[in-house]
Amino acid sequence: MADVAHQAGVTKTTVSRVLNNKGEISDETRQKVLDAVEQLGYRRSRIARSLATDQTFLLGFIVPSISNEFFTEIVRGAEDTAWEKDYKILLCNTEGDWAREEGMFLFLEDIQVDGIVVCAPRLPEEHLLPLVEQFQNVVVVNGQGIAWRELAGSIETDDVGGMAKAVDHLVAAGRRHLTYLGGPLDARTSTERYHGFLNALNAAGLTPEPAERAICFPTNLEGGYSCFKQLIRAYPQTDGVACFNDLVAAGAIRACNELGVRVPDDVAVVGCDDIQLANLIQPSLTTLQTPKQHIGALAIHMLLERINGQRDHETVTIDQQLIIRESAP
Amino acid sequence: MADVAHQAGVTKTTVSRVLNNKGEISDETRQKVLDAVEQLGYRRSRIARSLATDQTFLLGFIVPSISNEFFTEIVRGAEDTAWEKDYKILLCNTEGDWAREEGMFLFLEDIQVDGIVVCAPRLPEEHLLPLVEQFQNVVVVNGQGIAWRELAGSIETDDVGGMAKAVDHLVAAGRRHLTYLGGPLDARTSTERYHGFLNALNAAGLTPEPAERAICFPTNLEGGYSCFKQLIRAYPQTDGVACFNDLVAAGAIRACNELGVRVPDDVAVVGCDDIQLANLIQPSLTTLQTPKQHIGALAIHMLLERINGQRDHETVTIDQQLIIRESAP
DNA sequence: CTGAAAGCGCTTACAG
DNA sequence: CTGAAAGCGCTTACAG
Repeated sequence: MADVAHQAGVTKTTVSRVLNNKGEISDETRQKVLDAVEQLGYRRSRIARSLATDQTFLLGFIVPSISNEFFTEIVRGAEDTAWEKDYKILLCNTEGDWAREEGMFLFLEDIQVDGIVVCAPRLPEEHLLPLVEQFQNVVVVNGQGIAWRELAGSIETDDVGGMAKAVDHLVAAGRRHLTYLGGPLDARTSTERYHGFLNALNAAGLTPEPAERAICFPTNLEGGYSCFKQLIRAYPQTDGVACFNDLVAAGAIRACNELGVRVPDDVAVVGCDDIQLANLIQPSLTTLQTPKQHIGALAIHMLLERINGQRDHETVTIDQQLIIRESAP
Repeated sequence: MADVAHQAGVTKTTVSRVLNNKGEISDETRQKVLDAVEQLGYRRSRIARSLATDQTFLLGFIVPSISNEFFTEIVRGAEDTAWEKDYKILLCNTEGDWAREEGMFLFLEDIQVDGIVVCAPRLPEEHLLPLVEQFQNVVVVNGQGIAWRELAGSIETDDVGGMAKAVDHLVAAGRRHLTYLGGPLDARTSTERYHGFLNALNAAGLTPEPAERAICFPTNLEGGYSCFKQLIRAYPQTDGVACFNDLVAAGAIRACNELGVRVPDDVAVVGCDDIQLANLIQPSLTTLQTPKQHIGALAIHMLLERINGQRDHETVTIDQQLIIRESAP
């Protein structure tokens, strides 16, 4: 930078000013500086800049799994818009672990990121609150509870509304013995989808079958498979199943295939999220599509707004759309 | 830091020394400093440190796709070992685009990362070379060509050997009319796997069927599907197919299912990589397993060695293992 | 074993 | 419109 200043016959102050487009600069001087920069192939040190301005242009992005297409798609959306604005994303994978989730916040503070978006945190609200308090700029996607809402931006899928669409579709197709296949209630989406299911059933004047809820491991297909295998044996009258996500649904379909239960003739299956797999398995999966990339992009937009001072603590709700395929026509 | 020094009754110099475990420090002083750090909840600024030491403890990790499980698994392995060593990873997604690949290098230079690993670069060697020259510390995974090998670490899968295993397995099962279903030749793995296929066939005294190579879009299942559908119609005698990857293989299986061609009875199908999908589809996929997480971990190890001064330009070859499932017993 | 001081490469009040 | 100087929070020769 000193070299550039010397070459252009000005001071570092001036160089800094033209590079930042700050303050009044004569066109002539500006041009001299720009020429010098060009000639010397000069590039500012981000680090020195960060030290002086207390800004890193780094954003932390916390997800519970990097092997889950649902999240990687959100990340893609986020990355694209972050890069556009000259911010970079530091991707942090917690593997769904509470301790790692908290640890990430501390780490990101250490790195001095300018903001954080945390996706589907497993942390309950009383743990999330102090973390959100500590940071100025946080956006939470599908977070649990409400304690932290005063302090952070929030994006959440309308899982209740989504489930209503799924159930209504099944009921309209004449299904009467519906069940829900879900994960443990450790994430917002889990609880919401389950309650959405119950609500919709109730609205249709039906009761769930069986009355207890079928809980299965939701991050791979095996969970849905083994769980539904048991369930369909115990309750063979079941003719429709709404699932926590597409993996669980794919597992249910596999169980049906294996037991000679026909999908959709005997049992109609609806998934959630619309990951690639939904269209790859046979029969292809009717599912609720979540606009994943859009969520990522929106999260970054909201975060940047906060970073730039407009700290309104809004909550945005995202609708899901029912995509009808073979498993539940 | 000044506060800590004051609290402990020493200078910043001393504080810095105990924090870095550098130089001789009396136990007594060390303890005072540590206590002060504890009491004040002090944490060093990474940025200031970076400015002074010219080290950021950031590593760039470039992949052609973040939606491809093959790469996300490699990233997981890399992240785990990087974090262990107190390095963080900046994940960069190029979407397989040459320009973005080059752009990432420049960006990472801007961020001043301490090192870069680039996975399956699409850039041909003459473009990769100057980039590798510019950086001290680069590890290339499955890179094309050899021009840059003098300057960077290299990890590559033994695709020729892998394909030999696949072909031998098919031949041993009595298959005689084999074909290869692959992607365009823009990546090292593509060319290697294809040549491995031809070699192995040759060694078995067979010729490929058809003689021309079937090229299909390899990053989703559709490519393999539509390509194999045409192929099996034109060459119905085909009784075995080795595929560039599992997605292509899954597409081929779907084509068979649709046409009433039985897998494996009529056609045996072998994939490559062993992603989750391989065990989810029906019939489950016989495939070559690549130790993805191991590759990621190894890449970081090699990179850190270079960062720490041992700059041997080694090439490590990774073996693939044939996993036998239903599609080619 | 410890300290005073310069330096890393920028930005930004404060003057003019 | 431009400059001199202090400061961001560390590290590291150089002295003692």
